[in-house]
Amino acid sequence: MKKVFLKDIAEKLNVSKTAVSLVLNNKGDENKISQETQQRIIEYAKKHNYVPNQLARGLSRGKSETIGLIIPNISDTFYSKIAGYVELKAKNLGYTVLFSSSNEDPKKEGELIRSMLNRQVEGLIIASTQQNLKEIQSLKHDKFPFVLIDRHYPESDTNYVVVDNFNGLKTATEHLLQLGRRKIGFITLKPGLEAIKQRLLGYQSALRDFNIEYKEELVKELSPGNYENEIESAIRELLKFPNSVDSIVFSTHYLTSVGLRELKRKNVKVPQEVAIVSFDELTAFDLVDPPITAVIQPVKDIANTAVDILINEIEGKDSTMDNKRILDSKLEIRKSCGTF
Amino acid sequence: MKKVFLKDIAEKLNVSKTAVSLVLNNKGDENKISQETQQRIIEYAKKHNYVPNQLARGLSRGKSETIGLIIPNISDTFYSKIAGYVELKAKNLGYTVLFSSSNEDPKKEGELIRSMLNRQVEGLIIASTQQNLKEIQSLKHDKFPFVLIDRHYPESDTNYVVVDNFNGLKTATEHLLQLGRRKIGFITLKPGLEAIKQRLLGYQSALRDFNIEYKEELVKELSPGNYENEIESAIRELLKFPNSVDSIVFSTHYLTSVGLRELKRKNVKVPQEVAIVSFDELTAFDLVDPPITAVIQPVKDIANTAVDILINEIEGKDSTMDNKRILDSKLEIRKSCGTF
DNA sequence: ACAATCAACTAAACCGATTTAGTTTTATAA
DNA sequence: TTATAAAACTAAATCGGTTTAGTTGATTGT
Repeated sequence: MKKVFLKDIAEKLNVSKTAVSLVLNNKGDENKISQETQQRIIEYAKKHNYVPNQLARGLSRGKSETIGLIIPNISDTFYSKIAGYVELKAKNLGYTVLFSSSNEDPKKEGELIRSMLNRQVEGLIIASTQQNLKEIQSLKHDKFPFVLIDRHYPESDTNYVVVDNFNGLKTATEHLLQLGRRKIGFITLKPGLEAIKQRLLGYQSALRDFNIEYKEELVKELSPGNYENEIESAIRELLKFPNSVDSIVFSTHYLTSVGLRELKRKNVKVPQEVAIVSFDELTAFDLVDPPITAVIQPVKDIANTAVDILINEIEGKDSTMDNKRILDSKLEIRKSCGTF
Repeated sequence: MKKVFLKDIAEKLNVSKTAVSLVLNNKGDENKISQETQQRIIEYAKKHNYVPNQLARGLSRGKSETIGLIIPNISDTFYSKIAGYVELKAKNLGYTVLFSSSNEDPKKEGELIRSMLNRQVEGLIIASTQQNLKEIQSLKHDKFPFVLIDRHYPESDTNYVVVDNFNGLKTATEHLLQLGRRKIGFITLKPGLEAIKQRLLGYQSALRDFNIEYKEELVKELSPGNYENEIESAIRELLKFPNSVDSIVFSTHYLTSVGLRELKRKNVKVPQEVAIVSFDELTAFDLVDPPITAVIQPVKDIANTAVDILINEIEGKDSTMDNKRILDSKLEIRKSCGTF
């Protein structure tokens, strides 16, 4: 069964390509194609399993019913879940989504943006490396529809959907404080991402509220690409006698994983000697020994909201929609901090 | 900075679109465009940041430098990792990848295949629902390049890259047997997927080798979409006095997760009362209480091999390449089965 | 001295749609 | 009766590239 094209249908039915195109795009009525002709076209198309070539269609309309999703890394659960929900929601609204991972490389991110524009995507959802302000502003300048998720450029006025990182981490830290922990370490990433900065601020703010002095040596900032090698010394230093930390807040799920692994290797009792809390989680965190108390991000909500905002902007429907959203996270208390 | 098109370059430089196109596609030499003209074109293009419209290019060449990846669910770690590696490898070879999730729905899978074909993908990597034999055979018939991964149709002669499910599960079961367990439950999915069938066969084969009678009531087959609700009764029945099982093999990482969760809820001691092994794993399985012994799948290898085979077929280079691969998995022994 | 060859291009068709600006035929209004 | 409008179409341009089949002018061979 070979491919059928518009032309084929037109020739077989002795009508013009125009008629066929109009009818199959539901513009038959408004263009006064007779019911009878419409029927013939639709039937023939269905019978021969006609589907329009999206490249041709996209080219000629300058549209593609496609949106792009650029994330740091599709392998990371957080982003893969986002991707899953974005795909679902977008598909429901009639859009295909084109994914790509930047691998935290700003240059690659730039290339991806351009490559997606070439492919005529109609809008972008970007979890940016946050080092492409220029590119982002040029999108903005061109009035190209896009939404930043997870990470945004606070200095630029754009649409975004992010989690309240500040309060998320503040809540996590407060939880430890309320349980009587006073020497709280913080293992996070080297700053650069606004989200990471906010998390540090949240940590500091919680300490301040409890009148606890902020000590720089309790904060370990690891490199995104090398944290697995750096975790050992970070933990070792936090545990250094006589000022060993009695708890650690981890800034991402993977830092929590490697951190806990390291604590176990060092035979540190969690939560008795050191309590831990994680910002963001992994599927099995409730099964871990001990089950890890974590700040849960509203992944589905982030994805759905982003798609809503984006499509709304593409289709220009509701101009009153709020295009900057800070979503709440939720502290899921398990056992890694002990109990009262 | 507005977009530059081929035409613009041609006009500015007083050459034909043909010349520009040829030069920018590295066909300048073979078409005897003078070095000087080539230089001018390349410089101008670079300076003005020209990038060809992929839709137009794809349309006119009937190609797109794009391959499609159809998986059941991008949110599942296993597939998201596959996706990550496929993307990486494909990009290295000059291809973009278009992902889509079928959500285990054969109808949707069919639509995705067609939708990807419309988008002129040059090849497909499919982790099929395995209920689209017709569609697959029609791809085969049209000599359209594709590779099945993770799940394949044994009745159809196609390219595939799968894991040795039989031996993977057999090894897992043997491990329990070697540790003295004799009443081994198996929690798996309702058959339908070849991979799932193979796992059951592996389980049975291990029992046979140890001269242990296969009992149907020790095998619980849950529904892919409803296992979370079915797990309770499955576990309850396996634990039923006086024939309680002394160990359980789980057929997928998510069954392991819900299963272990349920065992904990029932206060069953793992591994003392019931040892467990998982086929496939989750990032935090080594941190779980107890760390879960799991059959690890060579995710990266699956992805790379699939891309290699596919691109080789698309570009028709090495006709001797082995296009059917069964990769080995590896048993990672942790503590969920106890020790000798 | 003249055909053949070659270097260095280009015009125009084409990919498969969409869409604009008509055209033809019939019905209606003045 | 004639202009006007409406119904039911269609030809051809267009989207932005690629590619085939030439063209032109200079060089070479005999």
